[in-house]
Amino acid sequence: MELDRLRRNIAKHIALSDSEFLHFASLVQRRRLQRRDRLLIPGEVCRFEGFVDAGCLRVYCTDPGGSDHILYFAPEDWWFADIQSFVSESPADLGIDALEPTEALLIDRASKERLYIEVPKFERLFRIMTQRALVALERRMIGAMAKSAEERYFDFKRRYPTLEDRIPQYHIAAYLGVRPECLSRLRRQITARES
Amino acid sequence: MELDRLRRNIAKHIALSDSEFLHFASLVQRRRLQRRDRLLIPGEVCRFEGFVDAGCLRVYCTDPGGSDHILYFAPEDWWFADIQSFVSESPADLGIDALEPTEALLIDRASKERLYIEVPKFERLFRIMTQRALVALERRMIGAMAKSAEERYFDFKRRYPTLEDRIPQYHIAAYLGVRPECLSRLRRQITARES
DNA sequence: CGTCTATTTGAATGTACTCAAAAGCGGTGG
DNA sequence: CCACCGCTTTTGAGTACATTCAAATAGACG
Repeated sequence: MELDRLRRNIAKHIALSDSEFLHFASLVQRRRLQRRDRLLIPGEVCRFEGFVDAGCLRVYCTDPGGSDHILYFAPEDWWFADIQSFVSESPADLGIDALEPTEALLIDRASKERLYIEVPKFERLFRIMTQRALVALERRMIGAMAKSAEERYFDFKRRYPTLEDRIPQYHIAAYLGVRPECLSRLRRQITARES
Repeated sequence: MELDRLRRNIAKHIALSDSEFLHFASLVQRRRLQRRDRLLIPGEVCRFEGFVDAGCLRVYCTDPGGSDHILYFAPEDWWFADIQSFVSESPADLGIDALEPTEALLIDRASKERLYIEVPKFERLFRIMTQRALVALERRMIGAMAKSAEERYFDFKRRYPTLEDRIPQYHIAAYLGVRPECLSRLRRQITARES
């Protein structure tokens, strides 16, 4: 199984020997998804933590009124899970599904716990990765409180440079925290100003 | 030095022997703050990660217009830091200061790294704590996108049950993401509805 | 009591929202 | 090749909610 992208991703955080990486590799499963395929349905238990090898997922929640809100996108090289559900084996609040044909690498909870015991270095890896995710989310949270929809739109483009023309705009709106109509109007204003 | 609260806090996540805890305890410093004392000034490097033994801190950022936005409060039993700054030793975006007379226990970066090496179990502790912080922030982020100011206000009261009458309302507004005038009007509406 | 800070209230403004309809776009089948 | 269909985006009009700015009130502390 080709796992180069995963290996390079891990190498950004910690150094691993071949055998340590292979140990990890033996615990992950590849999962192929078509556009719109659902990897996690809200209410189910999230039995995996995953890494996107190709394609793109959205991690979202649906509010009582039926609107979706996207917590983050997971294009290639991103990790994802409903951590709350994964860790406590409780029903997920979040949903995860594919916005494009996607290949994800999944590890289940028991395997991950075993990994921590057998190769303690992975405890460090996941601590560092979780820390980075927390920092990123803190920035996003501050952006949501302090910035205008337009600034948040530019932040989105900076954060996901390749994504804008790969996915429908209503998903971008669901990430920004505005309605699709509002994003449409914002974009019109921006292009009007530029010309 | 009395460290019971810290010890009980850690015990919620992992089991520690007396000597393991004492090892940790030997690395923390107690810091006493008056109301309005600043623990971290934006632009400085955050040289500590901390735990609140008594009192309350706010962790906030100031936008270009001069308005503050509170990322979270840290009353007794909470951990805090500008992780981004702490980990990378870069200038902090966040500020941290005391809303009440406060006692904080601080550990610096070098001590924490040493701790990870000498007692690897702490790698696990901080992974778990960071994970929990991430889950909490995910919920807050979704709330910011999906909920009304009034619902967020009720969430605040649930999350910090003792805080409402300990701190000025404009700090609560800065946490909710609204102006103080708006929170004032919200509260009036709520009490009007109840009577 | 007076001063400083915090909260409340009012009026006008702005930004995003809802609902509804039209236009654009891509793919399929006649 | 064109007509039609479904889905997405755009546009319009009216509304809701939070904002700004300004002023009045309320509390806390010396």
